[in-house]
Amino acid sequence: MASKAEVLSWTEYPEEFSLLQQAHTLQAQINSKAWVASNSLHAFSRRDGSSETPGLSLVPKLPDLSSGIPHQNKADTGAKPGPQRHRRVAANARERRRMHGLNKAFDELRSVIPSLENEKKLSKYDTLQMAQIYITELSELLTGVVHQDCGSTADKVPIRIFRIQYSN
DNA sequence: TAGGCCATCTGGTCCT
DNA sequence: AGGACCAGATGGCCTA
Repeated sequence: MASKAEVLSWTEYPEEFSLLQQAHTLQAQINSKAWVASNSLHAFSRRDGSSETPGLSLVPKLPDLSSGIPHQNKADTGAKPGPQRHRRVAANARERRRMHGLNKAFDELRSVIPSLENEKKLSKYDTLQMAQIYITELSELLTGVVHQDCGSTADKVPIRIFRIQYSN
């Protein structure tokens, strides 16, 4: 049975304590159903607040590929002749696409993790940690539902938050 | 201005 | 052989 102790012992590093605190806020949101309101794409915004649509935050800062010249990075080992250079450029494009896919997945994950309005967009690391915490909390909740379902106090369990989410 | 976070490039390795 | 995946390096942007 996933216990509170398990959640509390999850963090190995002191600096992650703030995350833990967020997690408790998160749990409070779950219990108060308040998270439903913030559970959407608009719940997070770019740090600069300039991106109105989360998806658009994925728009890459494009290097000047029109000239076939990669943006200046590292030691410029890219000074290769024709075919090799072309393959490198193609590989770069694939890698960019891959990373965009990964970032899209992160955004989708963020969108289902409850967060406070006006809160800074979660970093990738924080997103993973919060997702882990969230899943643990939901599992506990589910365990509670199952247990209490056998009793007569099932209506005290916030089943509604699941119904609300499913109906979205 | 330092530090955090991120996007991108790059070369290496693994897989199909 | 070519694509996917990965990790290191680098530079830009933002915030405290």
